Amino acid sequence: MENATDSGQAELALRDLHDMVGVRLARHDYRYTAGRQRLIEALAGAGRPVTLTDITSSASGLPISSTYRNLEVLERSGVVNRISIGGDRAHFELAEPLLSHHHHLVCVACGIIEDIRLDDELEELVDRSLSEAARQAAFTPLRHLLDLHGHCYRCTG
Amino acid sequence: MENATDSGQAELALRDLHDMVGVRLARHDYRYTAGRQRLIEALAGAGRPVTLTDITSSASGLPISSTYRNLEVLERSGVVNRISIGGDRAHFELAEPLLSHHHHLVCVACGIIEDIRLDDELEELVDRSLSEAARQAAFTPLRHLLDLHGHCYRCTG
DNA sequence: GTGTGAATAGGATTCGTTCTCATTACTATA
DNA sequence: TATAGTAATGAGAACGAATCCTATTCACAC
Repeated sequence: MENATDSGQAELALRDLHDMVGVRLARHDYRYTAGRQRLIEALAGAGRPVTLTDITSSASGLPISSTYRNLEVLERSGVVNRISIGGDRAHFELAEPLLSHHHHLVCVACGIIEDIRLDDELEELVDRSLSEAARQAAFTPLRHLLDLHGHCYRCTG
Repeated sequence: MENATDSGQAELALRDLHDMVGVRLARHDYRYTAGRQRLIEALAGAGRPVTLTDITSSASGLPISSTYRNLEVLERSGVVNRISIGGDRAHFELAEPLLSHHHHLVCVACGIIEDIRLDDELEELVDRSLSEAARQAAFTPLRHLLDLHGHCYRCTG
């Protein structure tokens, strides 16, 4: 049963999300402080990858330096992914186990990023092909990245 | 018949390359100056996507500001692609018609980027799937991006 | 409560990138 | 050829995202 009603977000109840993040942080000897919880809620609430400015300038009121630091902590704990595509600023989103595997539509005009899902067959095919290419280059695969660059409906024309 | 003997580079004789670049620049009312020719040769000689520092600190002796500006001119003329993955610095490479369609292995440790080729069948499959997803999101596709993140043989272990 | 180390937050710093502007090199028209 | 007129150059200043520094605050253990 699909659940694409809510822009791919809110796949987990907020409480479950906090529980999972807490466990992952604890596993790395990090505390799940109030600021980190607010950061997670900002990320979960966005429903798409966001920039640091998106987070700090929103109602969250989170300070810049702490947010950078906490994003790094969350990234090291496998809770957050940093996305370097889409222009000059980095985007951040919840990582794979908390958000189902997906890819991105990147608007080359305004830099906005949206999530898309592809079918599993294609995912496997891509993985196999890339792994083979990696093997030939003595490269140890970590994850693939499959994005579409173009213009969002706002920037078309 | 494959031509992977030379790190995917040198698919064109240098003269042909210069001719093609010259035509593309002229099409946009840009001149193909000596500095731009040296920049193209640096890009072609690298055989993989390079950073601005790679270019300016090499034997080329090209000045920073001119190189940034000329990379922009070349990008606008469809001669150069800017790659935003691979950490904090942007990478640059010759664009599609001058370099055959390919993808990248990105080392998450040292940031180096190498080129790989995938078979055409997969490329088509990926394009079709992404186009369908784009259609649903009212997104106008430009090009897809399919990269593998991992560790290069130098950074493994 | 008291102590210890993690976490915070504001400001300063770093560094890749862009901008400014005076100078130089082309190109086109007399 | 001269002569504008315009593009291109290059050195340094400016900008801004990201990181570093440091004094303060917080959370948990004894």
